[in-house]
Parts: sequence; C-alpha cells; structure tokens
Amino acid sequence: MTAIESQRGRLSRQSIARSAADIIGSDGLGAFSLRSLAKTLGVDPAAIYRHYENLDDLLRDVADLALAPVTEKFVTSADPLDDVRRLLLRLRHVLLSSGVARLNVSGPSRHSNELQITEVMLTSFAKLGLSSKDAVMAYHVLIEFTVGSASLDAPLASSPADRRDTYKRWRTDYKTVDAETYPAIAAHASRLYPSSERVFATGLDALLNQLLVRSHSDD
Amino acid sequence: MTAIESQRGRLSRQSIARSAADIIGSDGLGAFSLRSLAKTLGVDPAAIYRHYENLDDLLRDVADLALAPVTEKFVTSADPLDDVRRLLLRLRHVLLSSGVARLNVSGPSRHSNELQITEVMLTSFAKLGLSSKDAVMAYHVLIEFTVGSASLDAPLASSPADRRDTYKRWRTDYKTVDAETYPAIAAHASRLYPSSERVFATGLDALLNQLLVRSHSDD
DNA sequence: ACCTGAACACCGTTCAAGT
DNA sequence: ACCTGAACACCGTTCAAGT
Repeated sequence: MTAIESQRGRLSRQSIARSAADIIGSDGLGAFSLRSLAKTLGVDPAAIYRHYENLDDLLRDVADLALAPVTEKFVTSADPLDDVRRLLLRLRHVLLSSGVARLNVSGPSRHSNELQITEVMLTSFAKLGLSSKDAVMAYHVLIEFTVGSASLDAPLASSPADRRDTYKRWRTDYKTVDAETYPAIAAHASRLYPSSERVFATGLDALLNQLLVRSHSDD
Repeated sequence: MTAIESQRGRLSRQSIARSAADIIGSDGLGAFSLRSLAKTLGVDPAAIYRHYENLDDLLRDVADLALAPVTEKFVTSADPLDDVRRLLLRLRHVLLSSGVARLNVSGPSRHSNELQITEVMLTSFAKLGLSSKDAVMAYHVLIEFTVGSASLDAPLASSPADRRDTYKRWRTDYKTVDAETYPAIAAHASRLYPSSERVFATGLDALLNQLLVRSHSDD
C-alpha cells in the first residue's frame, strides 16, 4: 500500500536476480528480457547496469539461484551411488521446473549452489573408492548427460499432458516415413519417443552402473 | 560477373537454407539472423517469408543440411557397436564444426539426414540382438547424450587452443574455492575440466558398454 | 551513488504496394 | 507469383543528464 517514495537504493544484485528467477519460473524463459525485468521492477532498463555488467553476468546468478532446491534438505545415505542418483534426478527436475534448463550459461558459475552439487558428487565418488581421475571424469560425464538432456527436453516442459501429446504426434509422424528407404524406422515407429523421464532414468542408471564397473578395475 | 538483372525467382528453400548454413558454418551462430541472411542474399528480409513460414521452419532445414556429412560415405562394418560409436563421434564433430550445435530446434526434423542417422542406429541395434524396446531406448539415450553434450560444449568450439585456455582458467578458478566448505572440490581442483572430447568419449563408451550388458538380459 | 531518458544498432514478423 | 518498403513491437547496451 506504500507508494514508491524514492527511486534510490531500491535495487540490488539479490533483488534483481530473484525477480528474474521469478519471471522465468512462472512465465518461462520466453517471457524474460532485460526490459521485461526492468518493467517488473518498476525501473529503467539501464538501471540494471549499475549492478550487473551485462545480461550474461545476471543470468549466471539467476541460474545458481534456481539450483538452490537441489541440495536443500538433501540427506546423504549409506549408499553413495544412490545419493548421486537422487541428486541428479533432483537436478533434472529443478532445471526443468525452474525454467532455466535452456539458459545458455557457458562454463561453471562457481557459485554456491553449483559448488554444493559438485561437492556432494565428488564426495560420493570418493566413498565409492574411485580414483581422483575417475571421479572427475564421472562427474563431468554425469553432469553433461543431466544438463544436456534437460536442455533438450526443456521446450516440451510446458505441461505433462502437452508433452505426451507432442510425443504421440511425433510417433504417428514416424509411421508416415517411407518403409523402403527407412525399414528400421518403420519397424520401430510406434515405439519411438518414449517419455523423456524414462529415457533419462535409463541413461542415468546405465552410466552409474558403468561407473561401478570402472571403479573395480582402477582401484 | 553477371549483374543482378531480375529480383524474381532468385530465391528457393534450397538456396536460402544453404546460404544460412554457410553463414553459421563460417562466422558462427552469433553472426546469423534473418536480416543478416537477407543482406547476404541481397534481398529484403520479408522475401524469405515467401519460402519459409518463420525462422524455426528455416532452421529445421539448416540443421538437417548441416548433418549431411555424418552419414556421407559412412560404411558399416562387421561390428555394429563400433558402427554406432563411429557414427556418434561423427555426429558430435559435425554438430560442433558446422556451428549448429546450439541451434534450438525442438523435436525431430524428420528430414533425410536425421532419418538416415536414426536408420543406421536402429539397424545396428537389431544386428546386436536388442529387442525393439531396448533398441529405441538405446537410440534416445545415445542421441540425448551426444546432442546434449555437444550443445553444452559448443560455446567453447572457437579454436582448440582457446578451449584449452578456457579449461585451464576454470581449473585455476577452482583452486581458489574455500577448502573448508568444499574439501572434495579443493582436492580435485587440478583435475577438473578435462577436455570435453575425452569426457564425451568416456560417456559414450560407458553407455555403449551398458547396452551390450542389457542386450544379454532382455533377449 | 544511483536512476532516468534518449539514443543506437539491432531483432522477427506483417502487410500493403509494386512489378 | 515473388519481392520491396515501411511499419510494428520488440531487443541489449551506452551515455549524458538529473537528483
């Protein structure tokens, strides 16, 4: 109910990043821009440049902010492999539900939530007896798979029902391909495009399984 | 040497898509826009809309055009698993070198080059004795890993030397994290960020290995 | 010190007009 | 039928000006 009395000191990196994360979380990445953010904040677009160098700089903060729920209240168990599994399933879910999956932040942000995820994974691998070399490699492979596949699945993240419909449409599209030129596709058409959750879970388990095998030979 | 004599009939879906792929291939995705493409073609931006419904429609063609080298002169061997391995290494390389890795084309284009890749993979899995269900799942997992990780590695694709420098910088950055809060990261700092090629190769081999294991139990 | 306002150099897309 | 030109509703970013 209080009217805006002063335009000074209202902004901070925190309040800007949080507002940006809110816009992306509720209306999607497509609804976000520096200008739409400024409008939401009731501020001139240029004002943001007093707090952030540029859009990339801001998005790095937004991405890390969105990752907070991944390690929040995460309790490690006696099974380090299951810990990693649960953590990465959480990571995928958070990336998709927060709307930041498609955010083009290149390279590690090295902010707290990202570092926390890295720390949990590397600790788990150490518990599993992996060498430093294997642990680091496992970390990168699993992160690339999780973040990469979340990024590919993100555009379909609108609603579960919409997603199923999209997949269904793609499957029927595959049925129309020429069976002479593409016999294998024609034969598998009805099975193509299972739910992306099942694809991810299958790939994740395959990778985790193989990490166990690797830990035997290298110890 | 012939001057432009007529503005009519100079455009086609083929010539537009090819020109777009050329721009992206030589100057990168950042240099491409509908307007920059129109300028290269010596045409008004609006002219493109006579041939393509919108940008997404055009990019679908561009993406498939870029995939041509993947199956070109690809010869299958007596080892179907190695065929898949070679195909996906090619796919990654083409995605990165053509500049289209970051192209946000959601869903399958169902154009010829994409279908060709799908056909080779599904055929190889059949040769390996995988069930239809397992073959389709393997296909999706491997494509998500390959396309997803290429997408994440793309921004670093400038030059191999630049890439190494970037990784080196990141590794030294990790050495500055607080060793009390992040002991595992501190312990592994010097090893973090191995070459993305090695990460991909490791993940790919892990997944392919696991596919063999799976094919035993489900036959 | 922090925000505003205007400007710059861009976008994708639409639509009436030309040929 | 195909392309042009102008317009619309946007972008991120810079910089002088206000308070």
